[in-house]
Amino acid sequence: MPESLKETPGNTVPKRRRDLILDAAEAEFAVHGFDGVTMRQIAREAGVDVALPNYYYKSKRGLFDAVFLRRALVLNERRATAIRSVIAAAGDATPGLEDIIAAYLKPIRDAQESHEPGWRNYCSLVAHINNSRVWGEQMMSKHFNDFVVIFIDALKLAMPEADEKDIYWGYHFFSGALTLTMADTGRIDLLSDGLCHSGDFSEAYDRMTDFIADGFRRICLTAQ
Amino acid sequence: MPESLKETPGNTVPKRRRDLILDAAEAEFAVHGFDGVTMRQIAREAGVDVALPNYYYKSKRGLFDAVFLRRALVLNERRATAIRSVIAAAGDATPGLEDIIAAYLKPIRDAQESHEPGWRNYCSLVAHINNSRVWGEQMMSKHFNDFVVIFIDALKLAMPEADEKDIYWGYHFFSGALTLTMADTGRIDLLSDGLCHSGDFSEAYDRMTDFIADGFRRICLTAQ
DNA sequence: GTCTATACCGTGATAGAC
DNA sequence: GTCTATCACGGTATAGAC
Repeated sequence: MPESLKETPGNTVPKRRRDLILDAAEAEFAVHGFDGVTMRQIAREAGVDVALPNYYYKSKRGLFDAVFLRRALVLNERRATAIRSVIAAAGDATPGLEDIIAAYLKPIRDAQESHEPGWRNYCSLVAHINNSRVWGEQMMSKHFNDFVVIFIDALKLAMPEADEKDIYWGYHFFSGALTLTMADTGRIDLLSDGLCHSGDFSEAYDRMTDFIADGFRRICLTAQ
Repeated sequence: MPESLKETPGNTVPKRRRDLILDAAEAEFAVHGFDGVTMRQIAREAGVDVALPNYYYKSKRGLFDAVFLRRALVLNERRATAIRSVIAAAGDATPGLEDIIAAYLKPIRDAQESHEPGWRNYCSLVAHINNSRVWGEQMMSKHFNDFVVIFIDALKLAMPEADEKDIYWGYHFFSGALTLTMADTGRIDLLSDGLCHSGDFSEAYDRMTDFIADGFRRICLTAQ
């Protein structure tokens, strides 16, 4: 835990302004996207002067990148570790498809379940970016592809007979399903009239793992 | 009759400015979202004066709603018809899961395959909206839910033993996978190094139907 | 009914005082 | 490191000319 977050007995150490700005920007970008937010809003939300965001992050775009990168690095590392450990545990055997998918999902699930608003906001932000023509390429491909390659390779291990093309398409569907879950829009709540809750992550992720695994099996392991 | 509506000798009717604005707005909103677009850009793109979009559509928001509604009504009607005809064809038998999913997808697939830029842009726009906390509720729930209820009921017919909750979660994953396909971001092209193309809709939708059907079966028809 | 000129305000960013 | 003042630009929307 960084020094700035530690509680000292009696009184709390105030967060550095730099981080306050980053947190405020994350929350605003998550809801409204890059263009829907102004530097003035961010400054107001962070309780700092209008000029400070520019001072610390050079530009609005610089701030956006900083928000995105902060947690992308953490997420990629956690997911890569989780997947490698599943493969290591399988040894010479074929790793289980559900295990690999669950490993991919676990760090995101933990992040959302932590109820730390920063992580929830971040997940929404990624959902925005992943569905955007302009940002998808610049941000997702640039910062997530290295990790995704690890995941694709793991899928190939789990389904050695599969055609590569089918694996990529399966990943595409998986990515879409996950992205909407990360967006946490509350739409399933309205649609199901309260029966399901988009904030109920254990319900979502348990089902997603099974749903996606059998989806993959269908298109990768069945003769068409 | 205004001059702009008269047939010219060469048989082409020039589009009315009103529609030019709507088309230009659709294209811009699809790429950049509501906040990423300015009325000036739209006017420039449409080749009209900056003030005309406001004259015809009251406000930026009015224009956005008009763009969204124009094709939502068409899409909902086509999809409802397609699903009802699958159910009618099944008669007293249980309708096939793949058939219902394919009926849901067919009108969207046709729209994207038509290569009419208006429809492709519209699909991207819906992808934006569906993954947004602010717009999802206002637009998706308001204008698509009536149709989605028809689809959910069809799923219940196809899987009479299923738990309702599982059906809603399955729909959520389906919706996410479809949304990313509609977004048409080109990410799968980069990821697969050219092996797959996000614009190759027959590849996408054929696989999606099977993938989603077996996903539903897994979470709805298997004892957990 | 159609369109243009323009009003008026908020934007991102910076220079320079403290 | 922080804040004030200010810039040039572009934002939406409207009043009034055609």
